[in-house]
Amino acid sequence: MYASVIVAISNKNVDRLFTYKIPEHLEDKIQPGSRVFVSFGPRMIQGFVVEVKNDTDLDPSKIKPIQKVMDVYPVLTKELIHLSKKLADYYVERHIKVIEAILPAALKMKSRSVLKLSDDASTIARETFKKFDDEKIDVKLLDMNDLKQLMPFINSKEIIEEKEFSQHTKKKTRRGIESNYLDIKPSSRAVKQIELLELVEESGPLTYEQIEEEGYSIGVINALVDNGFCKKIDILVERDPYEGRVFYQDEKKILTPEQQHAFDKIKKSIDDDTHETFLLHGITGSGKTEVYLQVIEEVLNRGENAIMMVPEIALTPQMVQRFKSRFGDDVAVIHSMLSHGERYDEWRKIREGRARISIGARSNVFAAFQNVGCIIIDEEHESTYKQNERPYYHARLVAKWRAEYYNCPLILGSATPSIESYARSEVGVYQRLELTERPTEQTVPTPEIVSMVKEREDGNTSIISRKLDMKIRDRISKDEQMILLLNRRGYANFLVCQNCGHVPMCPNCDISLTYHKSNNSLMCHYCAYEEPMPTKCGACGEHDLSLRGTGTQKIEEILRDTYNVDVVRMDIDTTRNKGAHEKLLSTFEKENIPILLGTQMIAKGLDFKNVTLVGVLNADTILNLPDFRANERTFQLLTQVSGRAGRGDVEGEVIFQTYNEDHYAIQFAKENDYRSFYLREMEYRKLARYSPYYFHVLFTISSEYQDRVIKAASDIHTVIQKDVSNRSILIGPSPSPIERIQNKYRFQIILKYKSEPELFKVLHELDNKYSKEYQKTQTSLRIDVDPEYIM
DNA sequence: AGCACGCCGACT
DNA sequence: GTCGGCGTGCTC
Repeated sequence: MYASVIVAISNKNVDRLFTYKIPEHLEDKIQPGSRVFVSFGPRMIQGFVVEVKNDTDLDPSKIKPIQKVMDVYPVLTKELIHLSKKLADYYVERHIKVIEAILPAALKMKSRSVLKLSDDASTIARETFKKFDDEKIDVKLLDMNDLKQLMPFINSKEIIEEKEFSQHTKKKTRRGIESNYLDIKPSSRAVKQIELLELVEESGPLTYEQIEEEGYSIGVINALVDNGFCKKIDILVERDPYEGRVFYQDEKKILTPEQQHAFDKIKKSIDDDTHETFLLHGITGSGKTEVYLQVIEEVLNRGENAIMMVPEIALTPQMVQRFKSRFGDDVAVIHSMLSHGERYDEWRKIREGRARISIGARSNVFAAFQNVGCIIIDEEHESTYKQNERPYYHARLVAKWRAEYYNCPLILGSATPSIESYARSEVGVYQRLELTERPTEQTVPTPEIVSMVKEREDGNTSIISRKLDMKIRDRISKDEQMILLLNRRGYANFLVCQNCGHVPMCPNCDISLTYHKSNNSLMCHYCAYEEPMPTKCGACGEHDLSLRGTGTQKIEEILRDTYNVDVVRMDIDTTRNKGAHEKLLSTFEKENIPILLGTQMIAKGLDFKNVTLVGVLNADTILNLPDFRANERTFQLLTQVSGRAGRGDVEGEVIFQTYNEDHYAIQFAKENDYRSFYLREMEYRKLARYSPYYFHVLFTISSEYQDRVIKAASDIHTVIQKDVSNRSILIGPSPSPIERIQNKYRFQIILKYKSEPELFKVLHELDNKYSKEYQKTQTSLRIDVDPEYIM
């Protein structure tokens, strides 16, 4: 028997199958999906079996045997192997890179070099070696002097270097005890010991923590062990990221007629075992989650598993809580803030069938279930579903492929669907289900637009309009809460010299520096560059520096000073630490802080009953970005954030401050009219020949040397031009909107096409060529298929 | 990715 | 003549 193996080396040259002999003693252990250990050239590496076959046409003398199998169960299912190949082809990626994205990082192998004595080492070699260690020396602990001493023996092969491999993450254990199941009992006077012994015999091994929780001291444990009734053992424990939190029982709710209709349609697809994609278009607060929950219950009843996708799990603790309280321990939670170990534990729960639902962000789309019964993507329009580093996959497409494979429904839910998904529901590729009303009595607030142009004309230069100011004061006096959104972090956007107009720029990127008050420094938001706040202009030397543009830090200060109230600020700078989101949100809710101020991360999913006012301080920040989805993102953001108001008994109010009051994205957001926005946006997309009328590929060429970038970009343009039909459109090469980031010049080419059957072959050839080119000229090519951002 | 192989310039 | 630069090719 032979195995086709993908080796764990991310390089274009080895991105293919290698054939290994399966030794007889491993035949029943090696299956497609097994993680194995093989000799490759001069070293030992990890690999993944993708196929097991009876024969090969390779020269038998070239074939080496598989050394080891790493796991009892294969880590990949047949479906995931197939999926990984398909993804590698589509996104122009190396097969191993996709496999590594599918598996938890803990399964990657970490190796270290150690030195050992060879059997025929001389006495002097042995003596030198023993100065460091008796058995083996870790190379990374040696300094140059140590190496100098050992080098002669390494050269004479008396001391040999070996690679040692260890799994990235150890299974986590806790100290605990297990009963020895003796026939005799502790003395009748030792009441506590008898009780605890009974407990341990009844429930199996217990950890010290568990025992202490039950009210027995360490003394009792030690007594049982000392008297021989129990023995100390290490107990495997799962790392529970939600440890110590209480979940309230969540009751199943009665569906509204609209929800019931949506549920019935989806149930039919489940019952018929057919794949269908549903677009669940429901206004904010229309109860999409309840539909998801009941669909999942249906799937579980059939003995199948459910994958629940959310945009950013740290932002949706309320959703996780609802799932945990409805389904309890059947839920595995996967997201980027987990440690490698925690993530590995959740992955094992899924792979070994101990979890039946997995809820998580983007990478959760790879949940290793054997029988997927439905995949749900909440807020399907969110751009976080597209990974913006390699591999550049979009979770929605991956979900579609997996749902097709399992003949199960894919449910895309959103109040503001992506233009692409809505367009597919218009032509019947997706089945659209509408939820137009809220199950509670709450009405959807109608936003008001305040023109900041007019505000300036009337002499108000503040970032807060007179109307918003009035409403803020009103809420504070009534002890109600509000959410204010400003999509710009930092203190001031940039610094300008009033004398000569000089603006301090990042030395590594073509972008102005942002002032951060907390550390009184200028920072670049594109690289880690930071410099102290200057006291005079770097160009003319005058002391006439002025801060322009307002970020969340400054607003926070203004709000505190003007209204004399507490403010909770939420942006990347305040939420960098684990658990910070939840902490800030619960402070806001429990301490009834009047104002929650934040960037776009506060627009999604929050549900606070006492919030009666939502203010968008500048609705134009995204609108002005040079990206064809800027209108769509503005509309989505405004609609989403409006939905945060009026979730309780009191009706909510929403204010949009803008310099573009006539823009259709803002107008339709105000009117809460998704469909009109969609139709208007489609006209623009058609005219400008953008998605969904065309597919896109974004090529970004970057290098430290400007001339090399220009040369490479023009070469790439020529190659693509030659290979695509004349129905496709090539834009560029042109400098990227931010031409230089981290000292690298960037040029881009955008390909728009409708149908190019040969395209992917060309893309792989280009990728191939430029991965070699990179070694020669430090010029790299990034190919982003279906880009989410064209900037 | 790493490593051997091999082909040209600067030395003992 | 030989040491060593790094371009090229190969790994089942």
